[in-house]
Amino acid sequence: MLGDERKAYLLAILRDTGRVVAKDVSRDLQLSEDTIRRDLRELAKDGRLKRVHGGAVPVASANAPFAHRTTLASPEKIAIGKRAARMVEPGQVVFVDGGTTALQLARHLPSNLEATIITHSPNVAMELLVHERLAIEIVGGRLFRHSIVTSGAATIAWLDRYRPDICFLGATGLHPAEGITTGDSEEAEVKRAVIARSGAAIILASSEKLGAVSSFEIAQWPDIDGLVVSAAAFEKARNLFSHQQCELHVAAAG
Amino acid sequence: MLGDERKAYLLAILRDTGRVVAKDVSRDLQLSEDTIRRDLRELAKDGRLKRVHGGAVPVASANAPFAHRTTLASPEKIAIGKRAARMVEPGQVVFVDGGTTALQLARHLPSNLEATIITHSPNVAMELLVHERLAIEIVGGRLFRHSIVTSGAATIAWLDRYRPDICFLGATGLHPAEGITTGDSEEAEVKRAVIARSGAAIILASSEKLGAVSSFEIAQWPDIDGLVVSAAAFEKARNLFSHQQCELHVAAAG
DNA sequence: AAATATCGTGCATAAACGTGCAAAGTCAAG
DNA sequence: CTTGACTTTGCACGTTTATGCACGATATTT
Repeated sequence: MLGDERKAYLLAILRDTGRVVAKDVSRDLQLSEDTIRRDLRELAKDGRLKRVHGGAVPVASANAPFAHRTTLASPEKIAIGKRAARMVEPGQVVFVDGGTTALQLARHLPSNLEATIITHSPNVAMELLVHERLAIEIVGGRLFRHSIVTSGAATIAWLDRYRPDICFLGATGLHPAEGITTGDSEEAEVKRAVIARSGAAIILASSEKLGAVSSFEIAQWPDIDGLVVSAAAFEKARNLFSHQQCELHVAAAG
Repeated sequence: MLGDERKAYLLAILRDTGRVVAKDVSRDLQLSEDTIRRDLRELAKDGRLKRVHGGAVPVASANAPFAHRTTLASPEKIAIGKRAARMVEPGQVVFVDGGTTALQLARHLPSNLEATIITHSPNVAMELLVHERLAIEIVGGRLFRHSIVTSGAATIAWLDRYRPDICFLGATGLHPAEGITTGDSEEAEVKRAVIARSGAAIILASSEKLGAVSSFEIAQWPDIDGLVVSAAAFEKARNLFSHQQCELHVAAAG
């Protein structure tokens, strides 16, 4: 292995895991710790990382991962995710759906929250790993590419093990008369099963879904306890759904 | 061979493998290292590559995504993962463990392979999404932070649904007398259960594990059908395990 | 405060390096 | 075809670089 490759390797580890442990790397690469330490020293001299006892950490620790974390989602979905995250209380057992908005919810949970999160999205599960005190349960089954969640009969059977206090679900259609709908029948069945087993059901509703109808029914309004919408969509949501029982939670303006 | 041809060849190697090792090229082309070094120096002067001790690497930027995919794991683990990926045959049902080496296996499966992959690692599942024709099954349960796999009683119960043709497992200890071991009891139980239900069991063995013993037993040698080791560790593996029934699969030199 | 792990430096060794040079090859003018 | 200028290649040699080890120093943990 060439010297520069080794340094690139060290930086990649640092980027992806947030730290470098000299001993671990020397073992993985089958090189002496001296060599790794020398590399770390040189990289530190170039300001590419910060040398610490035992290895190295990122130099400007806070901002590198932050940039990575916020690129993909729209401001509205981030705002909805943040608002929903505030609704989770310590000690609760919470089901979190897949999808970009639910992912934002996962990202914005308080970092030291003590709770149990159940999800059928490997994506969400990976995101939750940074929260040290969360218990994470993954619902197994066949993984569907399009939405990156497990679905199907096995998933529904597995869901029977859980009785969440609250669930947070995405949906592609929210209509006053037609209720809550989505575009995939398997996913609809899973969401249905989750709602049936949850103490409360909250729908994460980005603005383009309001008033829309998709092909497969998830639930009717009486089954739903809350809706999280962005500040910009609040008026529209109130007009459409004010006569339903379900509570409107408004996200702070983005 | 003309000088320009040789330079084109060097650049091609650099493009395809991300590196040029002067000694290797001189051997392959049956030329003196001096000639190769001269070429590399000239190419470096033209800014076509970056000269380093031992050979050359690409000139800084440009290849960020490629770097991301290959640098995080050590060359040895990549090599083992590649070798193991070749052992998967179309139509098979395959269990893939968590861990960095198994992740490399997932990455190096043929992109159009038609097969079913079962895994308890959300990490591996996410990685497999790029392979369009794979069916992916996630084994649910409590997610363990340290190794990023689901484990525990629920996971083992869930495993009972599957009868894989073959499973690929990591382990932290492989010892002639003590068998296959790992450092966490829950994980050991899961691996045990997987082996019991699989037609064949293959262990992905990076070199530092050979001859080591960890605290929790996964299996004894008769339960194991194959071992994948790197070329560099082949001798050691043969000396330690040659009298076991299990087959040694050697990864191409990295 | 003791024990342990990690660190940095100096040193030895082997590999890789660059330079000068000569042999072999190439090319064009004579 | 010959000659001489020029290029390419490999070798010899002294130099530089990379790496691992030893050892005392320093940091971290118990």
